[in-house]
Amino acid sequence: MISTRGRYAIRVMLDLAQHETGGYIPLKEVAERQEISKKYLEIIVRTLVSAGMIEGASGKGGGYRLLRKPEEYSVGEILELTEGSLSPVACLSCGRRGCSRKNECRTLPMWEEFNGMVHDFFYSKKLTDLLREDG
Amino acid sequence: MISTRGRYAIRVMLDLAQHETGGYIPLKEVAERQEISKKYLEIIVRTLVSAGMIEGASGKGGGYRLLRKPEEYSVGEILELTEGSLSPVACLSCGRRGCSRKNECRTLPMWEEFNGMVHDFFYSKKLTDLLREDG
DNA sequence: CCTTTTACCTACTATGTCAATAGGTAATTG
DNA sequence: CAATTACCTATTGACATAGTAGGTAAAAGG
Repeated sequence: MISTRGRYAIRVMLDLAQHETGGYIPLKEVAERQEISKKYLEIIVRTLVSAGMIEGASGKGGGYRLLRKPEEYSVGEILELTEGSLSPVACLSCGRRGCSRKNECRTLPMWEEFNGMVHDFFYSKKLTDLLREDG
Repeated sequence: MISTRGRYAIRVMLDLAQHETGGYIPLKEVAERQEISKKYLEIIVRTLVSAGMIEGASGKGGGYRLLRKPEEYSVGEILELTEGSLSPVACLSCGRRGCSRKNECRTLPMWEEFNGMVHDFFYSKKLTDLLREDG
């Protein structure tokens, strides 16, 4: 299950891509267009900034701006950053040493296969793919 | 993220399939083999029984038993039953009327595509596929 | 210089879910 | 009637989610 954090992060990135002008875009505008609480978005956007995905500027004329071209952002990295992990089960999460039943586990191969599929799906989806999406 | 509830449910079903004898298998044995709290498994197994996936019998010689052949159970139905839903995002969960931004939502098509992929993956995985799984 | 606008920061909270545990009752067999 | 099993209700501690509240710091325009 992907929470609002990850979904809102994608929508912010998309909004920044759609309204790219070269300058900075205030979060207030993004929040209004996306109909999401600005206060809550602040938390999400902070994560994006400290990971070097976007850039922020204070003061009048300030706001946020993408640091790469939209086609160079994958949905996967945005989700992994804001959600913590894309792994479907605890035993695959990064940093785990694996459970004691690892070698006899009849379900682990399935989770690994699923994990790979999810990873491939989201990492091959770029921001530009969402802009194009029919409609 | 798939929780222990769904994962344990699959392991119970697998255990019942592996130790099929025609008779009933006590939950105590399953819990010991799988190293899972029997008390917790009771809750999970109850769901399986009331959905008609397995059958329980009280008293001496009682326990649980599969009602179909192992190849006739898909991982998807077990997960959907115990986890509530396989949908990755709230807006796709069964029963929702969809959010107000549905028609303009740039991300919805991606979630739908992902949802379909997940659904196909788990519904085409059968219990027997896990029994065979290498090792 | 001062006001406005913006990002950035810390702390708090209500609600809900997860993963169990506790302590039973009912049914069935030997 | 005793042992074994499923079946049932209630409770709990820990944690995550989805925010809100109330600031400080930085930059630009007048």
